[in-house]
Amino acid sequence: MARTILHVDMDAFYAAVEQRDHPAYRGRPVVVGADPKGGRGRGVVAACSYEARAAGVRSALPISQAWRLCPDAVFLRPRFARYAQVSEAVFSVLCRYTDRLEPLSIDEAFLDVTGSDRLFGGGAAVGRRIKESVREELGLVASVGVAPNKFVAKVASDLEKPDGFVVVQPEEVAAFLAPLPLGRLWGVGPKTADRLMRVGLRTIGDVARLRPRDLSGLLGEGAEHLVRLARGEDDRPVEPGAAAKSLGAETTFEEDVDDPEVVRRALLALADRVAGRLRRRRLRAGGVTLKLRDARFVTCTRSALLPRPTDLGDDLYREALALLARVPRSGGPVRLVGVTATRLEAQGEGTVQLGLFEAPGDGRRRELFRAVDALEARFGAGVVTRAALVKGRASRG
DNA sequence: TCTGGGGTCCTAGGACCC
DNA sequence: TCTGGGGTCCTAGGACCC
Repeated sequence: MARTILHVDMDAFYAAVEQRDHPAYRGRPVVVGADPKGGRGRGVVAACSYEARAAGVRSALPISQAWRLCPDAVFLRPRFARYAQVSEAVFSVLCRYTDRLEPLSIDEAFLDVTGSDRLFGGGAAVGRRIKESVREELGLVASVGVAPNKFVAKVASDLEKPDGFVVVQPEEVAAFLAPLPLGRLWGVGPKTADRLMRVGLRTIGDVARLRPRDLSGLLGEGAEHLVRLARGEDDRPVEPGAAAKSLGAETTFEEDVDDPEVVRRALLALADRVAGRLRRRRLRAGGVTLKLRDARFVTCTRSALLPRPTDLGDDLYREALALLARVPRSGGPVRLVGVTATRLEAQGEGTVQLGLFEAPGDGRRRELFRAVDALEARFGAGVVTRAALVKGRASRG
């Protein structure tokens, strides 16, 4: 039976939330991202309003370039906690129409509304209602695509942004996709698009005409999947998000760092942040990955398994330090460090004989961290800091 | 000219086991 | 001295997405 899938995608989400929360920003170019620091800031644009896009600003553009392109813009640091709140409000609108809802990111979701004809008047009617509710109740604009499957719905929602509303009937799918550029295919980024262009392919229709084996030399196992997408065939179900597989934090220094002590301190802070998020989500990590990027922008990762799963910053930090010793240091100063917890397991899972695997002192350390978590929940992140992270601390910390 | 931070998935090569 | 074919797990890097 034919399905009806909606893809709902908020327009310029972070910037739109800022404009809604601050009437003075409405109608003005708004750029959410790194601090531009008068054009010398490090980092990129996370999101920008359509007024800023008119000046050539795009997400992922270096913030210094955004500054040059649009010096009159309102430059804002992201308020992720706020966006998460508004996101919840958006999702509570979406789940009025179906429980077959799959969040794709903070501001995007798939809905399977197959069989909604009697209750809501069909997929297009649901899409229109969602756009209305989001605008009237939340003061925000969503683009919606309606199609027989996920891929086509996603392409459709993107096609007429902002305030887009595109419905693709099953019999229209092939003609809808054929003229679109290769980059619209899910999973085809700049590199893959280049390779496909080099063998003379330009549009999704060009790929749809091929046999998978014509592409397997170029793309390996992915060829079959890609050709099917190009033909508008996508039977992946809409399902609630899978459990997280990794959870990490990373930071780019304002200036590249030579001092190993500064790198170690950053690692400790990152390990604590990751561990706090693990505890909040009742997860433990079975492995750790350390990431280092040098001044030349060359990135190196090293990973290891932990002796036993943990949600404690000390444990993540200790392993990260051991990994740091394995990083070849030829690239000079450090630009970025990151710590990622991997092999996540839900607490209680695989820990039946917990006591046997706990190290002496783990219980008391966990109590301490729980107390810190509670203080942070009440007074805000950073209210409690390790002595080792306090600037100008005594040298023996 | 400069390139964030959060993720997922795939690939290739090596270790290891049968 | 020469030497198989799977299969699985692990690591590091890279492409891609938002």
